[in-house]
Amino acid sequence: MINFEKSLNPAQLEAVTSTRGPVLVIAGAGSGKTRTIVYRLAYLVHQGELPENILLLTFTRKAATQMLRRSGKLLNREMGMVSGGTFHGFSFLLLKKFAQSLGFSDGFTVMDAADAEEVLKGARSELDIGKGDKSFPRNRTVLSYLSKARNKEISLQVLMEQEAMHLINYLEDIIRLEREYFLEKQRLSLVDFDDLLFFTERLLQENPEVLDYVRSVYRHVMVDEYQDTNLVQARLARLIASPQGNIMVVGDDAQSIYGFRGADVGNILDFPRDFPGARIIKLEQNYRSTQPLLDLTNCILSSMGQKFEKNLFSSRLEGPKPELITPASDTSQAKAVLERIEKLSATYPLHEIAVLFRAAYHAYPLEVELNRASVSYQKFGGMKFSEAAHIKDVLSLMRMVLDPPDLLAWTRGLALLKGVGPKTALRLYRALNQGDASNAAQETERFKSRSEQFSGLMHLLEQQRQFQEGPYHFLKEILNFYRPILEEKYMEDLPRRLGGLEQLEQIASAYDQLDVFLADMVLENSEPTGLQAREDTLVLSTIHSAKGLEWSAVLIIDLVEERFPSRRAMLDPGEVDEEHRLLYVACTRARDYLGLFVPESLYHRVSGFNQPVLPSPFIREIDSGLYSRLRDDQYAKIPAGYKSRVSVPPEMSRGFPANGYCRHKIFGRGKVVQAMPPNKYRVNFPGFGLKTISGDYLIFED
DNA sequence: AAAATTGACATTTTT
DNA sequence: TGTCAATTTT
Repeated sequence: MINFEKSLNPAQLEAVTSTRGPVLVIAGAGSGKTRTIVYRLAYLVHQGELPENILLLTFTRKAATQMLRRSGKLLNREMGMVSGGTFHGFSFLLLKKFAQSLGFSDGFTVMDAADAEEVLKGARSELDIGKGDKSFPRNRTVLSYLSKARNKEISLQVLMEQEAMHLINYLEDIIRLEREYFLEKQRLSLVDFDDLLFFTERLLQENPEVLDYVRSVYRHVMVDEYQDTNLVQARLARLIASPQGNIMVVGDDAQSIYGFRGADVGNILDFPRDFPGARIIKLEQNYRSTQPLLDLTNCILSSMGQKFEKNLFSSRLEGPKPELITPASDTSQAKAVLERIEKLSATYPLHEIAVLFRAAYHAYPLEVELNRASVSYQKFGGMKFSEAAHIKDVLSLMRMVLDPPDLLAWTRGLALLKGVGPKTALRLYRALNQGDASNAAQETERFKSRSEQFSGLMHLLEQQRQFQEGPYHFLKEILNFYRPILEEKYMEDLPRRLGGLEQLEQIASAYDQLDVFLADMVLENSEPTGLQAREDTLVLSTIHSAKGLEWSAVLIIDLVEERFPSRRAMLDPGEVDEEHRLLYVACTRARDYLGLFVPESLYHRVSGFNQPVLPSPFIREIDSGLYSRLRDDQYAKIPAGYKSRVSVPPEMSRGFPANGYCRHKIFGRGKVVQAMPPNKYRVNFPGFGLKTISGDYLIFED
């Protein structure tokens, strides 16, 4: 028997035991949110509720499985029966079950971003829009506007006035495109991510019997990360739970970081209004971070306007202050990070250390350095595993056996064959899946005799249809077929891609139903890591992907202007606020150690040189008493008395005059003794004497 | 019609 | 840097 009173603090206990009616839990970072949800699940089960009658909507699959695992441990038995997942995943299952009610008599296929682009491309050539016009926005850009307008539930016109004034002339065209995209989806029984949510809402609104069914099954609803839901998701929650229903939502308005895809902090602020009589519970005690770290995150918090007052306090008083480290360039930053990690790894296992960044590509220089030092790491965020071209190829080949016939999969799969392009692929698809049987047989035979590859593939598919092997074995067969194609198509980085396919095999081996495997690959962000992160593996992650996770040591890199906040966000004060919250989320991931890295210059591809950058405004406004500047010997060698200092990081020496003597030697810091207009300087480098250097190679320090 | 080549361009974040 | 779209070659 679990002792709830002993295991929880009073606020947590109240959240756990308030099982009747609506409850809003405002959970500050590190306040035991997951623990509360897990104990509440256990509590409900103890009260006699059946796990399958509890619906747990979380933001990511990762979070869901983590919770189920923890509650399984707590209850000493399987909690696998708890229903749950992402809003999208839940919607998919519901739609699949009631597809006929929505007019999909033969089922439907869920598109990922690449599929949607393909459909839009078709619509565009159909309507002959933007042809040869170089300033017409890209397909993916157009799609992002369509999606954003839908998620924010504003018209395209309003959205474009807000975010893309320079493209407003194309408004008419884009509206026509949207219409055609919509029709094409309908014709092909395709459903995009946004459709999943809106169709589900329609399903529940228009079919009282379905709504009754859903409400009778899910007697308790819990929603995690409520601050990141958008309008339609909030309405779905309301529909499923009903206004007087047993619903608990958990969130933190200070951690809302998904505004860009329509998340609305208003949902959490309006919860008391949407669910009259809702009980509001605040979790303010922080169990994660030491007080010095909390002082810094509270400082970040205090400079943001927050709606629900929070006062986080820690029970962990001891610990070092956060560190601020300022390497000369992004490459030196990578080295400095590596150094820190090596020191930290004496205290913590590698998987308890994480490096976080604003955008996935910010980690490139670090990845180079880690590979060089052969430190193993896992990277989260950025391009999704299942969106890599070779993975999509293989998945398309597998999708070719499914019903209803998946046009996008067929055209992609067939176009892999020699001598087959878009046109032929389409013709074959029509012959095989739409024409009458004799015509299909004829066409197939004709093509088989011409293309050995084609007959090989057809044989594979036929076999699969007959014997219905599991995903793993089918994948093996498909890979035998695909490997030669891969070798020709992607000669350059074959090893990496082969590695990816191996990971795919691993994922597939965990499934026994082909259609479930394929749907999951599109819908759930199935990571190649499997269920558990490997031991002794460093974590690299975008801050967005780090949401809800925690590590003993967290290092945040590239805290400079233009990158954090990102340049695009600077246009809109609302977006700057969101970036601010993003930094808050990043810093609150740390338990013991927090390292803030502010490089003084970044490599600039266009010019080929490093360009000086300023620290992020978010860093500048932190009270400097709250962190310690790392006194790193490598950067503290400047003799006293040097006033006008410059530094030349080693990686800049590349551009130095090739006459030998300073190519690899002059770097570090020196004093400018004479300026030689327009752009040369006489610099005295300790130990090397006077050199004349072009201003392009220098970073001025004061 | 497919395959290869060139040229332009933009670079957040996720389901 | 790599990706996408338009253009030329096969």
